[in-house]
Amino acid sequence: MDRVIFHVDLDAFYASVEQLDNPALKGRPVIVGARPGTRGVVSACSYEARRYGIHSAMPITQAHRRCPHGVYLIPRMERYVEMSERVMAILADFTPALQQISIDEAFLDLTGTRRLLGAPREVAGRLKARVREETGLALSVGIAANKYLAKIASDSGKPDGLVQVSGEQAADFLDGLPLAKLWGVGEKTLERLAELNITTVHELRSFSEDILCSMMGEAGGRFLYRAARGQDPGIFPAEAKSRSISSEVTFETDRKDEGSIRRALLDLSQQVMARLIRGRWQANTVTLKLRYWDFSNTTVQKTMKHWLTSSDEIYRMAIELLGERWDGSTPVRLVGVGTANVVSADEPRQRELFPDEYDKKRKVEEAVTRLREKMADLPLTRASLLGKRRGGQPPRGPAKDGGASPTP
DNA sequence: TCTGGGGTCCTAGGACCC
DNA sequence: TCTGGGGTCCTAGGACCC
Repeated sequence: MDRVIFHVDLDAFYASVEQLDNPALKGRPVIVGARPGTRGVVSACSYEARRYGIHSAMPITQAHRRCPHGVYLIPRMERYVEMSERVMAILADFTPALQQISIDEAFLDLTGTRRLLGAPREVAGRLKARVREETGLALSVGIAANKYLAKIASDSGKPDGLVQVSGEQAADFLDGLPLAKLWGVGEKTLERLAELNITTVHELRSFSEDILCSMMGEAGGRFLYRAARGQDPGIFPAEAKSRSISSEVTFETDRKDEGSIRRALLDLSQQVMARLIRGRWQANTVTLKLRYWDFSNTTVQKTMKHWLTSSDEIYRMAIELLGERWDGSTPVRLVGVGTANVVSADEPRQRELFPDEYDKKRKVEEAVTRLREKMADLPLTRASLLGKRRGGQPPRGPAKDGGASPTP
């Protein structure tokens, strides 16, 4: 029996939530991302804004030039997470086979539910209606026999869409789409394929798997071969487990004084450690990422024989890696600190030479993290972080949320 | 004109082991 | 004097997605 997979996707999610919370924004171009004039990009925008050619990932300065009278908002993640959870709860009412893949997207496996729930298309209609009634949000649904095709189907129907693609329709359906609409085919792949005179899904389908593999690499070739046929290339693993946790920051202007960079590294190290602790994770690799003024990137990482126990340890490693990679004068645009080889903190700690010592340090760090969170706005943080923000603002917190209010 | 922040997966080379 | 084949782990870079 064919499987019945739904892919559901909330339309212009962040922008829709903002319009919901502030009805004065309805019908207006709403751009969520960053304040105009700063370094930042569009995270999401309303359909009114798209009419000006604005889209996600566009630099905010460019968006502002295209639409100066738009409403520009800073993301309010907590609110979006809250709305996302409400929507996911509704979806879970339809089936326990629910897989959330991002804040605004999920797969539902409705295979074998026809007798119980009705025909897939009717179920999708009810699902959309319930979400709209209970949350005020619109979502698009794609229905197909696998996740890959369902995902592309939902995208093709946006906004407020409902598109079902049967197995027989798959090839025709894909042939009607630009190559770039294939999930996993980005700018570089598009260029590579164009060099080979492949510009449509139809043309792509005429190549054998062997040839595609020799041209695009083993994994890339296999992926494209299946994608062009609407077969699932297996890009959505059943359960995604966290393998890395990182934080990064782009300076408002490029930096070449070591002090600014060190302060940022300390801040980021604390953020990363706090997230490890909050998620009950442990990790043994530290990564440092640098983006220079010319947008070139470099990363260095170092793996330890023991689990990381404190933000100080992460910070010290980051400084060491900085010494390896930075000449001290090239302007730096972005710094990032991360951890890799992240596993559950409950996992046995065989590699610990001194498990008691580890437990002790970790407990101290947990306490420090809790305190920092509790007193987020107080100068509990290190003295070297103080005075980081200009204009007499407090060191943490408010600056980030100051522009979040959706009041026009 | 300027290009965020959080991730995942793949590739290719080198170290090391059997 | 010549020189295998496989496996695993680590590292750095890059493509891609939301």
